[in-house]
Amino acid sequence: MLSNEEVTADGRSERGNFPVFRRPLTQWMMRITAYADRLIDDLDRLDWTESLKQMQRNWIGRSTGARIGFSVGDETVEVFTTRPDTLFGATYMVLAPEHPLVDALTADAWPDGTDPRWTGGAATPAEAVSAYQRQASRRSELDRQTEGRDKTGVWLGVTAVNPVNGRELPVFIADYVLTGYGTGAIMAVPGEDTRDWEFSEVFDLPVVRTVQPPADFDGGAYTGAGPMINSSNEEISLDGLDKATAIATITEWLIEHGHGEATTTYKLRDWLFSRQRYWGEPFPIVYDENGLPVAVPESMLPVLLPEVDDYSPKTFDDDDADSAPEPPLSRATEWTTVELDLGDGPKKYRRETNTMPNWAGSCWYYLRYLDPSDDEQMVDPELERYWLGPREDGDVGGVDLYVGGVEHAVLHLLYARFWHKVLHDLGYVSSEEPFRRLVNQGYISAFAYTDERGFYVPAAEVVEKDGRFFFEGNPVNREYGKIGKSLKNMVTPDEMIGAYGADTFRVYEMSTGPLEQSRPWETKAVVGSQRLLQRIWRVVIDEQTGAVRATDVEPDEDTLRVLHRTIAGVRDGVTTLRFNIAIARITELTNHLTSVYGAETPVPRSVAEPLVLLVAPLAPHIAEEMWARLGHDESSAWHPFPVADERWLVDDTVEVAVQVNGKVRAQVSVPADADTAALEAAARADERIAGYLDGATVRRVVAVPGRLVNFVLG
RNA sequence: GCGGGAGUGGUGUAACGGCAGCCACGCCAGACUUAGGAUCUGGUGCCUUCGGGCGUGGGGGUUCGAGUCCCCCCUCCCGCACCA
Repeated sequence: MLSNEEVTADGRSERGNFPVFRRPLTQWMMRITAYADRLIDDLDRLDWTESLKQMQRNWIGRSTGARIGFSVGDETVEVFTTRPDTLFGATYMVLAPEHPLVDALTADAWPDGTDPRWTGGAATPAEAVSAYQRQASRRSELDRQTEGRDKTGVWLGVTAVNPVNGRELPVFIADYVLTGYGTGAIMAVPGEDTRDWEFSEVFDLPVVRTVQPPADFDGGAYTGAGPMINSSNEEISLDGLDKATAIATITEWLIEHGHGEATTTYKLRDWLFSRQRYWGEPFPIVYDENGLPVAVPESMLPVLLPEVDDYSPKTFDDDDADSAPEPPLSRATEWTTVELDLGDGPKKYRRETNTMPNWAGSCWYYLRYLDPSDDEQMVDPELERYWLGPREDGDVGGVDLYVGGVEHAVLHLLYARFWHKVLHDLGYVSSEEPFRRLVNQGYISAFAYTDERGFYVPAAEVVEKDGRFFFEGNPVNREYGKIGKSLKNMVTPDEMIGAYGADTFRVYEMSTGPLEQSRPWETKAVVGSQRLLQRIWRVVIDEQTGAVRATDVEPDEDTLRVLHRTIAGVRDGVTTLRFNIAIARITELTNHLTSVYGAETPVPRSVAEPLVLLVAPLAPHIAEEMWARLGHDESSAWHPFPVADERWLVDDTVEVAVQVNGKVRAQVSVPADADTAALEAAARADERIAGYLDGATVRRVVAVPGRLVNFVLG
């Protein structure tokens, strides 16, 4: 049993990639749809990436439009449309094959002269309908994709009446109308809808344009903007109006005449919350002798899982679409049958045997982290306010920074927002959102290689020669993709930690690029990070003796400048989550120290200690070891992180570029605080620049202190 | 099709609108070594007549100045996809 969000585009399970079948069952659902508007609207108040917000918006799929009733015989069929303005262009109507009114509407016989394309070759409408329904139900999501989008359908043998102009509209069923969205029925407007146009081509249905296409338009359906045409009856005319005005006008008319109403629909479905697994929170629900559910009272909570011999869920063949799912708990009969006094005396009850999905825990664990040992309440409200509460009016609150993969976009990240809002509404939390700021880390991917037959070969055994790649002497093609067994490009953290250590592994992963970016793993490049850590070690510790090399000598000014620039750079890199920048700055400092203080010269302690502290968040193990050897009893984590001294961030003199017409022609050295006049004077004094300016008209001089001088010649 | 993101050396990447390529991998050379897949030093965008010229996917624009801002196009990646 899975929720919609857990089913992939190919109709398989997100975890395990098993085939998924649809079956009607009675299950517990969460009314997430009641929160659809707030889940969309509050996205604007979150510090999340635009793409992730957009994924949630699309998944919730809010559309505003109108519900319109069409009479078909004695029945009224409601359709949903986002384009009520095109109502005059409706020329037929389509119901989903599973629409509940289909049987009631279907005519007894085809009228004389029925187009053979409309009957599906059946003798009667009822036969055509049942044959088509059977065919549609067999078509899985995957089939629909692979079979393309050729429009199919059959006529019910009846017509509906367009309320706005009395036009008779033939009523079809077709699988391009989905039963789960809107009302499961549409008014078809081939003139302004691409899918309706395609259907009208197959079934030879009339087209009435109601939006004037541009003069040079020669396509089918016109979905762009333009003035309304062909849209009037005795009471109302939309002709000449723009889309927004036309929608407002016709909607008002429909309401006035009782033909419809303005409405909003969502793609989001309610959330199926029952699973047939042992390992999950049991529902605090029992069923009485009439089979009606009763909530277990708070005094009897929590309901704990029973000890069982067999935890495994019942397994089925991959192609077994008919078996009923069977929860493992249903076999624990001594647990499922209980006698409880729920207020009206002891009675026998049967426990709910489904369990909750993993999301039940991930939806609130971050709240529990605030108050993990509290056995009275989920979280102390004061602690929640302190850590997650809103900081000013309109602030949604939530966790300061949440780092996670984008694969949770419409799963965990949507579910947790929903739960959090429910908890907020119930008064348990002051924050309106669980995660104030969200950063998606990129995937680490890797190169993979295929031989000439197209089979993947073990990436670790491929060798490069002159820019080409070989496996066992044979040339192979290089591809790029997710790390995994199927591409034979697996690299496990354990292997890397075994070969290089956990610190090197961390530093390498952080140094290859920005956190948010996906980037390739390259095992041969890991040595770079290992060399860096080894160089840092040798700066602080004598490799031969293990003694500390740092002494109380004074660093030279140059070293102080590099140190403080490094501190500023690392702070910047760490706070902006660009760890690659922090590591580059640390590398610069290390390279500087290696070249200035060779193997023999003692390194100033006042430089070595900040270096170790800067390294500590990135490579904690080696940093702690160095910190201890430097004579500290406590972890470096308790020591304040270094702060850059402004004094050493500015140079006395700076090199500025001198440009002539935007091209760099010279470098001049000037005092760091030289003003524009001094800059220009220094630039003019340069021999080369003087040569360029000689005899030329200087039209303009742009001097930016500390940066450059640009002479614009006329 | 719709939505989101990205194109910079051989590679991963870096650059408040101000000297394109920090740092690293790789490669080249040298030093030290019995040895090197160790360490250290130097070099490494392309072209060059050695003056310099050209370079951030392509084309235009704004600006004294554009990888960065604006417009058009191309390519790639990700998400959704018959959602009325």
